[in-house]
Amino acid sequence: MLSGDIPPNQTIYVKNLNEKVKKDELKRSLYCLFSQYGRILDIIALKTPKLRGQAWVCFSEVTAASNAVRQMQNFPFYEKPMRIQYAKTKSDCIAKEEGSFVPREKKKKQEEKAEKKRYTEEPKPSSVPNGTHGASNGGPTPSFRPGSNSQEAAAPNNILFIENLPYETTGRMLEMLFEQYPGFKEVRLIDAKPGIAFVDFEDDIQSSMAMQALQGFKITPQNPMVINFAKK
DNA sequence: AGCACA
Repeated sequence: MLSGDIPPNQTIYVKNLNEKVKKDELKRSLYCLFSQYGRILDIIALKTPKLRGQAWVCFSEVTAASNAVRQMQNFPFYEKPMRIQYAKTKSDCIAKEEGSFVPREKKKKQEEKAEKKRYTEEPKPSSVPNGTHGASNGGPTPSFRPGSNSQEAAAPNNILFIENLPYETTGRMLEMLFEQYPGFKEVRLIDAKPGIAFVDFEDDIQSSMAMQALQGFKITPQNPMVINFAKK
């Protein structure tokens, strides 16, 4: 059985997270790791007994969530394989964006159960007045990956691939930028190919942090650097 | 294992 039959959701539910990691660090790392799939609207992580070891990552697009569920499934994160599913319900931040948010009243456990059966199918908010559905005609939905115009995102790993560097970039310049992030090992310039570089980190979490921090960094005004994981 | 919105 694959992970339950939960319908696609803009928010992913991540579990089996390392409970020793502090909440803010966890959120930052999750942000770094998952922002390669799309824009992240919010990340919820609580350390209460019931909720520790779990997190919700809200994307602006369902397709981003879908890619994240597939590609990051079992990704070793703080020594534990992440287990990822779609969230079961709509996140507040999503509801707020689409204007359907109603603050829940605090409920005593009893009425929680009674309330389960309340709503049947909502008759589908008629967002499109008539006719032309935007992209629902079965064709492949082009998914836009920020910061990359290459075809497939490489799986997260400890090596970053940097593009769009000005020709005059030196190894020392890149070192100064990247060495401020934990886990930095070395910069590798390719003599035969000016404009690109590889940067090695100890592990994929640390490389992710640096990628997130330096994505789009401009060494010259014309050259926002484009950072991706190196292809294996 | 555990589905919330501090």
